[in-house]
Amino acid sequence: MSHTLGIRQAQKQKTRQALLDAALGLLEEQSLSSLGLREVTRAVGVAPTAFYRHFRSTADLGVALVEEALGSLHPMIRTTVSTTGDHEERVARAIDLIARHVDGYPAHVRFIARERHGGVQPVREAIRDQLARFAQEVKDELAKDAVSEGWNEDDLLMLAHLYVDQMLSTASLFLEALEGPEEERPDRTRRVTQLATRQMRLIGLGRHHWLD
Amino acid sequence: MSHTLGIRQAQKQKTRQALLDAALGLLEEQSLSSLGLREVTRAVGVAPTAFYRHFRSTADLGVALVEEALGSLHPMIRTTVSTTGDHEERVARAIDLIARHVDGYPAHVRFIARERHGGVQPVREAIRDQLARFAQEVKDELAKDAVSEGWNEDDLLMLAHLYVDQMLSTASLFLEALEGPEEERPDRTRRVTQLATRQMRLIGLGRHHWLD
DNA sequence: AATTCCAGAGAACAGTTGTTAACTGCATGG
DNA sequence: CCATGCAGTTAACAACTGTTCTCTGGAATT
Repeated sequence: MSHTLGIRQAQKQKTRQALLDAALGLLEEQSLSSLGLREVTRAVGVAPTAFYRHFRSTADLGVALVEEALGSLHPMIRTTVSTTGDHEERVARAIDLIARHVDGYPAHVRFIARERHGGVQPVREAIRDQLARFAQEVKDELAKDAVSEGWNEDDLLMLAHLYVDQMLSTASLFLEALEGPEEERPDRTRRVTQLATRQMRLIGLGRHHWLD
Repeated sequence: MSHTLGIRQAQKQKTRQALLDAALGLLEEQSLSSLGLREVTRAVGVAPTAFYRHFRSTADLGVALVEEALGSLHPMIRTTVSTTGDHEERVARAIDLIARHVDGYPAHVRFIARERHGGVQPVREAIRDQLARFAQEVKDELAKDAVSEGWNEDDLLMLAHLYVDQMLSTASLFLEALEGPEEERPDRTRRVTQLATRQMRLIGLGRHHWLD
């Protein structure tokens, strides 16, 4: 289906990606609303004006970063939530997945946590939309579960949002665990895993007794 | 105990407060890391250099804002969590308190939500410390409850953190409900109240069955 | 082979930024 | 009452910002 890109288009996408990567790097130590267009182009090694060939503004670039950070995560979410096994096992798997993702893409996770309530409206909205999609998908998977028998739609979505928030909160904690002295890093990571596991377990308990 | 301030000190504190207020206003549409010192002084109507008489940098000002936003909240938290009545009543009261606080100090709440994961390290740390104090206090109050019989310290703190996160998440939702057309505002607020109530109820259920 | 297209370069713009130094005037303490 | 302290002013600095216009070289189209 997808036509092979010409030399031209390929080169364009390459610089575009370079801009995105450079921006993500710069955003580790500042917020999007303070990210300058020249700063980004300087990091890539292109002229400032080249920026406009790809993005209208840094806000526009931010929206693209949201897509890059969360867009490809949907299938992963679906399969993780829907996997079989007892509750305790599923919790452990989900948390392990989060830990691996944070470890593999720390800058993406930091960006989302930072800009979710950040100073750039279009980016906030893009993140909100993506998280709402996650919640919908989690809801759909939860609905298939036997435990959800007799639940109404509102309550399922309520629980899904709780899970999504909890996942994000956990991801943010794993991120913090990556900072600081490397020696105690495994220790901090283990502590976060333990905390998150118990919190998920408690929410799961609430879920089981919801219809009492 | 507190000596009455001279004309001089009083005037100083007045401009200091003016700087804080102006900054808080400007921060509704941007992040701290993009807040310029000149921007703030211009809004107040003083010379840029006057800024240095009060703060070393905008990051320093940010830390002061954290204290202003969260410092006075501790007694409120304690009394709210510890009030008597059945669980459902207490949940309703807590959420009502959050709603009122967001309504009364929206800029403070926005600032905390924004800078909790923002681009300025000292500010992040200041917020983290304050939230850790909240969690400790919530834990202390939870411990007094009869339901907490047999709980160990770690689990109590784990639950306290869950409550604190949930409160912040709810506050952020109330904040979003304030935006947009004024007509549907009560409707959006009601929806948030309902969602938060059910989530708190579910967590409460998990709490009751923790020791099963 | 000739023409069009367009990603990126280059230069220039007016406006902004943080920080410095030396100052002024008034409240304060001796 | 006089000398000191210090909040806030003024002026100037080099460096930086986003945006515009013009230009260029090579890929794409005809």
